[in-house]
Amino acid sequence: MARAGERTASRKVSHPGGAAGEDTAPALDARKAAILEAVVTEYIGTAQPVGSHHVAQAPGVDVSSATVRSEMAALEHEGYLVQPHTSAGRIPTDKGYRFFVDHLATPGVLGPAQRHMVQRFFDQVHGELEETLERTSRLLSEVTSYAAVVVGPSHDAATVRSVQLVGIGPRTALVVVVLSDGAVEKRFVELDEEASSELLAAASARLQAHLVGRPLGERPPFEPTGERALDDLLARTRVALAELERRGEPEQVFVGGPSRLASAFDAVETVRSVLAILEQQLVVVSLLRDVLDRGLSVAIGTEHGYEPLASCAVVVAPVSVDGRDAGAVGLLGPTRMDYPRALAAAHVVGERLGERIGDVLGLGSGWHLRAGEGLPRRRRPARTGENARGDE
Amino acid sequence: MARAGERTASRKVSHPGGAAGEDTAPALDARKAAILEAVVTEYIGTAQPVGSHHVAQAPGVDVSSATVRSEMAALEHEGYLVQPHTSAGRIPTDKGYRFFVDHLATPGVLGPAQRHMVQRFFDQVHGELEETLERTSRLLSEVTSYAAVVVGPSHDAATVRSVQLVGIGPRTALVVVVLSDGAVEKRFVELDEEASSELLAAASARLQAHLVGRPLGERPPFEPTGERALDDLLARTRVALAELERRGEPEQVFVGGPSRLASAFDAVETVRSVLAILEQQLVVVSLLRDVLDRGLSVAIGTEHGYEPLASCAVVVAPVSVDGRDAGAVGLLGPTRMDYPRALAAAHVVGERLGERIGDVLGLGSGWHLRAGEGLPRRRRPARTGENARGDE
DNA sequence: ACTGGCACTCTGTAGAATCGAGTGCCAGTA
DNA sequence: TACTGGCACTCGATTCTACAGAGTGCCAGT
Repeated sequence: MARAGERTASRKVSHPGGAAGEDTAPALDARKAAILEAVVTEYIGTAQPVGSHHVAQAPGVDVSSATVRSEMAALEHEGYLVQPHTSAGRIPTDKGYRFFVDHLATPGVLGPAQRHMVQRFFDQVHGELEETLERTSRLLSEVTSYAAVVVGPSHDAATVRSVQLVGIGPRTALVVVVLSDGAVEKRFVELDEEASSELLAAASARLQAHLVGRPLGERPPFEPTGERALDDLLARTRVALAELERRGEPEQVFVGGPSRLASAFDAVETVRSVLAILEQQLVVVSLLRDVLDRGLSVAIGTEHGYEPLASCAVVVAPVSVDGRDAGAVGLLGPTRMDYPRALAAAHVVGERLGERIGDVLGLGSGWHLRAGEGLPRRRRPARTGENARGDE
Repeated sequence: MARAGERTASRKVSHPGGAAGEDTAPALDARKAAILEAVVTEYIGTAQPVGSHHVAQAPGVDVSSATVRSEMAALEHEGYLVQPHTSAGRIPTDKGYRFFVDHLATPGVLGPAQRHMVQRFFDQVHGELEETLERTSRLLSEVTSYAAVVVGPSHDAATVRSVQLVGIGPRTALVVVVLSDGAVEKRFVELDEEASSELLAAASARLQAHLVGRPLGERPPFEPTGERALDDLLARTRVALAELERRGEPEQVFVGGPSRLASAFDAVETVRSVLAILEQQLVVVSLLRDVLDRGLSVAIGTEHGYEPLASCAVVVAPVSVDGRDAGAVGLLGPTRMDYPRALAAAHVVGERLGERIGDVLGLGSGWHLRAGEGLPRRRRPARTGENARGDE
């Protein structure tokens, strides 16, 4: 708790207007900042090391290449830039990107085409939650051309709305649970002997009476009915529900457009390991969760603790309904990614998705969200462009 | 050699667009076959062009490298091999691979480790169908180190076992349909005004009466009850069900281990396009379906019509329960893939998966499968090794 | 405090030389 | 006739050199 708070605070300090303090993370002077910005934007665009000459021509840098060189040397010394080799241009480090997104990035704007895509998507999408989430992940990936991740609302605090036992095979029934957030869980219950539909109905009624209104985690034992078959069925169902809860992911994840990562890196091995990460849904969820919990909207390189993703950056935006956590959307790309656009896209899609979920589920009523410390809701540091330019 | 000729004939049937004219293709004599086999196996192992010297040392080829060279030249002329460039070894063509799997491949055997993995997996897996399918795709991918695809039973012929309306938000209900094969479909129904739980219950009862026992596609209209609210609710639900059926994929697909494809090709662009294909579940399903329908268990290169997969091979095995189609499992890898192992793995996993599904659903009763021309069930041509060796 | 200029370093490319794997062909042999 | 050993040849891969170009660091000059 304290840790997270301090993290957040220290981050905030580095924002304009924040306390100057003893902050090791340094305010670069305006010129250095302008140079860094030029390097980052150029490198994001071209993926080529950037030389002093290019930078000297960049708008906002009105000095000669020689001066730029000495400033770049200083920036390298301070860890914002690196040279792949002597006599190549320079490349931003993770620290450089970090400074860029925190202080330099102008609030990204989506192109009209993308904006339109998002608009149309949310106008037209309707129907089922899972499908919506899945299609949203595709949308986000298309709009940004990075891999997108959409995490649905966690339903570990949702309560049971309905429980039902449905006979499937002669010795198999299906227990179907509908939760208050619209999620449906199901699991087979295997039986010793054939169960009549009356028995199933009786069991369903009892389950309904016992469980509706409680979270799935609460499963008070049934008192014996005296009827052996019924007691047995109820006991088995209870076990099935327990397993359901035990194994089930508390939230759904959808990954859109992972193939776009293939072209993002040159080393095949990198591609492979990043894709392998994306296959592990649990990891993906906790990755996004971690980043959000730290109050960040961007994690660059090794800032999240997952080594295989060291050459990736993650952009996250929360999804909230009525001010409460209802999941997250994220983007995964190379560290050299277009942060302004990615942030803008994640932000708007996250917001619209929240609205959409709210619409469907009916704001504020009967809609149980994860109990928890409402999101930090850190304001993205956006309007900071004049830091780098202006006064000079 | 008449035997080989007959094999060829049967192959022609299964391979429409193939040989121009009447059977330019080939009974290869025993020695050519042995050489082709040596090239294929060597190339599968090393991914390097194979020279005459290596082949001459292969077991079953008891001639000098010079003779091998002339035979290889002939095989190249006939289209079984190619040279990447003069003075490199040779590589099998798709046609070469095809001959190999049809006539030369000895029945593949899994390693003990893999066999054990499969064994343990099916001993231990239980619970829910979707989860089982998903985990099966992972298993198959791990066992073979290719990307795996598992297609679940199609439930377009399943009948409705239960329909229920559950209130979620003030203006939202969820219609939950349980099908006879254990699948659960759901969709939101949006309401004009708040619906009481009595109303929902009444509607559920009517839905149940009307729809249970019929396939989802059949939705007879409801006769008016006189109660406006109820009629309205039923009408809306009917629309929701229609949309549910319209958009829903008739079967579920799970792709396991797509990241393994990254290392399978050297060209990044190839990786990207293959992954992009795998993201389109509909395409994946119809790919497997096509291959199976043509009575094949392997499709190499362009044999399936999907150009982006021209450098891939697909291995498919049907999943059947009680003799009826219950889906398929498949493997996707480079054309230079280890066909014997892949076939063995797909075969055994498909079979075990079928048994598993059968176990859970209760063989033969209440279990509605896709009505259709029970699978061709073509026997894999396996025990043909002596064709290539033996008599000499 | 900045700038122009210069020497230097390093990559990438192009060309030449070399190596070697592998082929095709041919003459010789069982 | 069917195979083999041998030989000349081809062509990719590797190495080396040379060189151009991009970029830097530094310094002297304004």
